[in-house]
Formats: sequence, structure tokens, C-alpha cells
Amino acid sequence: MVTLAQVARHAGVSPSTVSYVISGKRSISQDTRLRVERSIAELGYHPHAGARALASNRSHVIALVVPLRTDMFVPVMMEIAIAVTTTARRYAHDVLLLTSEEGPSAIKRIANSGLADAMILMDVELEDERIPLLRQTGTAAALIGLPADPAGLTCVDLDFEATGRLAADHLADLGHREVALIGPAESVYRRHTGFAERTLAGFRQQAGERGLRFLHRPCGDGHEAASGTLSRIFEERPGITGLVVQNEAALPHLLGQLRQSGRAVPEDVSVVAICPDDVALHSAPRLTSVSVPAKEMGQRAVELVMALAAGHPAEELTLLTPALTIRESSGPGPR
Amino acid sequence: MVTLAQVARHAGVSPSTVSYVISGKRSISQDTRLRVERSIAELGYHPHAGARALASNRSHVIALVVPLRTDMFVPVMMEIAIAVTTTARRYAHDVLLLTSEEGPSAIKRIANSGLADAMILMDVELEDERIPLLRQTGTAAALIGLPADPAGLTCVDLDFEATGRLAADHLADLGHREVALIGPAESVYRRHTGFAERTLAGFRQQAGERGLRFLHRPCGDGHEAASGTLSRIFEERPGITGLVVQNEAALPHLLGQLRQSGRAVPEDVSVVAICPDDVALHSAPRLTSVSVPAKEMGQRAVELVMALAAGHPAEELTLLTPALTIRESSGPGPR
DNA sequence: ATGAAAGCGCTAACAA
DNA sequence: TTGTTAGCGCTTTCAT
Repeated sequence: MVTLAQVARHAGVSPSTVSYVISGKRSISQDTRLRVERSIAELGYHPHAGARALASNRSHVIALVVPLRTDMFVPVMMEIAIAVTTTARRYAHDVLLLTSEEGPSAIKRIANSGLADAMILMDVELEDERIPLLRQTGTAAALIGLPADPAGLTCVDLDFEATGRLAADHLADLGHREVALIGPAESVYRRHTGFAERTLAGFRQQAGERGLRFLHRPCGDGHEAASGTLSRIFEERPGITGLVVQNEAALPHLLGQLRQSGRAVPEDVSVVAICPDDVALHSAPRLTSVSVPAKEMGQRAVELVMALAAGHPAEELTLLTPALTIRESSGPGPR
Repeated sequence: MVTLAQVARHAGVSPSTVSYVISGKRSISQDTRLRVERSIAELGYHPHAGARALASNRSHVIALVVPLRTDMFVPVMMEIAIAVTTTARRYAHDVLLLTSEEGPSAIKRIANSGLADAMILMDVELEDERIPLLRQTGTAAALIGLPADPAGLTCVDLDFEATGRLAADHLADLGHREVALIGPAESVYRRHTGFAERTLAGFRQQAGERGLRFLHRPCGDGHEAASGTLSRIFEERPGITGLVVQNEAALPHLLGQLRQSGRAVPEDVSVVAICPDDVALHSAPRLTSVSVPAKEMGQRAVELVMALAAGHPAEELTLLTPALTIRESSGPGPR
């Protein structure tokens, strides 16, 4: 192991000088800076993370808590996790991966062990047990998703209410009069993860505003659930010509079933999906969709949490504006 | 922050005693152990990770390197990552998440900074640049996947050759004579990630052995790719009655297309999937499949790497035995 | 612009 | 069975 002391000797300076060259916390003459940098490269020096953390009281690590049970669409979670990791590296930080399995005690453990300077939580529930701990330990933290009471917390999420409104508006603009919202599994609603309810609320509001008659149904992830949900919807409301789908896993099954049952998309029924762009593009027909900006959510969470850890104030609520991309799955409603 | 010294004072013992109570590295009288443990709980003490790493030269962290570009089915990656994390906790270790974006230099950085005691690599290519670094730094490491030359490395993977053979055998047993293997996208083969080639090799071998006539086609992930691949296959070999699919993303599209084109599963064509169980169970019909044991791969990788980090020798090659579960998508071949 | 030196909180000899 | 103590490698005051 190469130590800072060895670098100092090699460069003919004192240890503190090397330290300051690395941290940039005081001005160094061009000359010594260069010598030190050359020594660092030559010896292949990397600061010892533990020693640094001990002396400076900052670990340069962000903890990321991912859900065990997977309400969220897994590829979205993964994209967020990767965005968090690559963004963190831009701040010279690393990411510690935690699962919600360990429960609220993980918060205490991380906060007290100095393992991480900040936390990002990905599976926030409306009434999350960990939130009081976060507040009380004063940990720099960002939540991806919204709890019931975000006061004093830093949260990032897609504006799902606006998403619901956007989808309703698009269908109304196209002249549809009867529509349905197909959401995630019922268990997701019961667990109060929030995003599904918020989409529903926005959709309901705008549907009302625009005089749309609408139905809402949760839907499981498999083929059977999808075809069951679909047939029940059309049985109950044969006049439905517009579908909004917030369930990536069910999407291919839903589309297959639609095709199977002789309903052409978009001629007979228009589909608006709430999903990542690549899912929309890999479907047939390519789906008109509101994209879930996973990458941006991860990036923003890191930026916010870095600001907090540096002692700067951070915005309380960052709601990303949804964008609807019109593709081939939505068309004019009944003439 | 509560320190070990405070705990010692509170319990009326010396710091080293507290340390030894925690590490279990020397015997402690029942009495003092209890007193110390009570103090720890009462004060809410957690050892400072950095200090511990500095003094002991062990960070209690495992680095997990995940691929950026996603050849592997994302939910499988995620399941492995989660299994690694939860298993690591059982060994009192945490997991540091790295992406392959940082490149081979990440290996050096981690090895030299003492950030992690061991590494698990998930996106191993046949000729992986990082392998020489691993060898040369002597880092305790486990690879998930097989490189071209695994000599001296610790690797964990599903036995994909056996998987290919198993699928071929199942179709042959059912009396099928003409079959096709639908694999991942061509780019995956070109990148030489290995698993696809190995399945193909096993399948080819056993198909030969059993007198099966067979075709192999890569297939993109979307609906268009799936239906194109499928129609080209049946155009070229109308007599095909058995399909092996190693492409989770294309699976729903493939099944939809089969239904669409009037081929009943399993009456007209049998389908054997290589995929996680939940994908097989969420399809219609439920798929006969060889399951990808993501969880077990993650667990094993951690166990192996922990053995290595402790200085014990570890097996060089751990190939998990594939298991085929017969469900509803495979039936008798042409009579 | 640079150096000297005192810790940061813990582990692991060495002693008893 | 327990205590004493010398570092681990780095940051950061305090000097110069």
C-alpha cells in the first residue's frame, strides 16, 4: 500500500503539502503541485478511505436504499441506481447499496458508523418508519418518491398528478369520451407507495374537467391478470376507446390481448402508457407515452444530497415535469 | 457520535475489552460481556467504520461491479445485486456499488484505497481487461460469468451448456424432430459475454446426439424483432415444432406473435424458456423453463469471496446445475 | 507557500 | 480474563 507519507518523501515535501495538493484547500505553488502530482501518478497512490474518513469525518460515500419487494418496475429502479452511482462519481463519491430488508435500524447504523455522509431512499411509503429517524439523526437525505408529509424533507419524484392530467388531456384532445386507467397491482395501492394514487388523482381531476367518463382498475403483472382486467373493463364499459396504462410489466400482455380480441390500436382503442421510453419503443405499435425519467431522478437526488451534505439548503420538493411523446398508439376518438 | 472509549467508560472496562467483546477475538467473562453489551445498546453505539478499517486493515465492504449497458436481463441483475447485499449483511459486510463505467481503473482504486476487502464482478467478458488487474493486485474476487481463461479465478455461473442440453433433451423426449433456439440480440454474441455461446454449444451438441434438426437465431428485444425472427424461422423451416427461448425481454412478444399467427402452444409448437421462474409463471401458457438461479448466484459469489478474503482457498469454478420445470408450454411432438 | 504535530476511533500486540 | 498502549494513514490547526 502506498501512503501519503511515501508520496511526500518521494516528492520531497511534507505530508500536509500532499494532503493539500489533493484537497485543494490551500494554494500551492505551481512547482510543488506538479512534483507532487507526478509522484502520486508514479507511485499509483490512492488515499486510504478509512483514514480519510476518520480524520476528516466525511466518508465520501452515499448510501442508497433500494426496495426488496419490487413495487416499482425493476428496470426503472436499476436505472435510478446506476444514475445515482455514476453521478456520485462525478462528486468523487461512492455508493453503498442497502436493501430495505435491514429495516429502519439501517438508518441508525449508517448514520452512526460514519459509513456514509448522506442517504438516498428509493422505496418511500406514505408513512415511512424511517422518516422520523432521518429527521432525528439529521442525516443528509433525499427521498425518491413522496411521503405523506414531506415537510422538512428533500424529495424528488415525477409529478404524477400532472402525468395523470396530461394523459387525460391527450385522450380528450383526440376526442375520446370514455376512457380507463389501468394501474399497478392492487397491493401497490394498499401499500400506499403514493405514485399510483397521485396519477389517479390527476387523471380523475382532468377527466372531470374535460367531461371524460372514466374507470380505474388495478392490474396484476402477468398475462392472466392483464387479459382478465381488460375483458372486465370492456364488459363493463363497451364504449371505452382510450386506455392509460401505468404498469410496465402488464403492458406487453395488455397489447397482445387487445390484438387478440380484435381491437386495433389505435383505430379501435388508443393507448397511452406511463413507462420508460425504451419500453414504449419496443412495443408494437410504438406507444404514445409519458416517460418515467429514471435517470434524471437519480441525478437530481445526488445533486440535492450533495448540497445538503455540504451544508447548503436544498429544495424541499423537486417534482419533475412529465412529458408526453405522441407515437403510434393513440389516434382520434369515435367520430 | 458515541465512541468505543465512551462505551468502555460506561461499562467500567478498558477499550480493548469492548473491542474484544465486539469482535469475539478473545474470551470474555459472561459478566463483563453482558455489561458491555448493555452499554452498547444503551448508548446506541456503532463502531466507526473508517477507524475500524484503518486499524484492522479490513473495511468489511464488498464491491459489486454491475454492467452499464444491459446485456443481461435487468431483473436478473437486480436480483443478483439484492442477493449479494442481503448475503453480505449476514457476514457483517456492506456492499459498494460500482458501475463498469469507471473502467478497469476502478479495480485499482478500490484495491488501493482499502475501500473494499473483496470484489464481485457481474459483467465479465471472455477477454476482460480487468482480469489481469485482479490477478496482479491479488484482490479477493469472484466473477459472475465465465471469462475465456478462468484459471486461478473464482467464478460462479449457471451451467449454460447443461442448460442447452437439458432443453434439447426435453424436446427430444417429447418427440420433436425440428427445433430452433432463439437467443439474445446479436450484439450479445458479438460482445462475447459467453453465456449465449455456451447455451448454444450445449444445445447443438445434444441436438446432434438426439438427431434433432435445429436452427439458431439471435433476436432483438422488441416486438418487431420478435415477430420478424419468428416469421423468418418458420419460413425457413416450416416443420419446426419446438422452440427454446433464451431472451426474457422478447418472450412476451414471441408468445403473442405465436398466438397471433395461429400457432397454439403447446399443441402446434412447444416452448422451453430459459428465464427466471416468475417470468415463466406470468406468461400464458405458463412456461416450461430452465430457471436462472439469480439469487443463488449472488449468494454463492458472496460466500466464495468471503472465504477468499479470510485467506481460505475457494473453488475455482462453481457451475450451478440447471433444473427444468415442466409447465404448460411443452407437449408431445408431431405424432 | 510550506512544515510540524496533534489527534480522529479503533485494533492488536504485549503485559499482567 | 483483562488492561495498556502503540500505531493505522490522513486532516488540520498552529507555526513559520
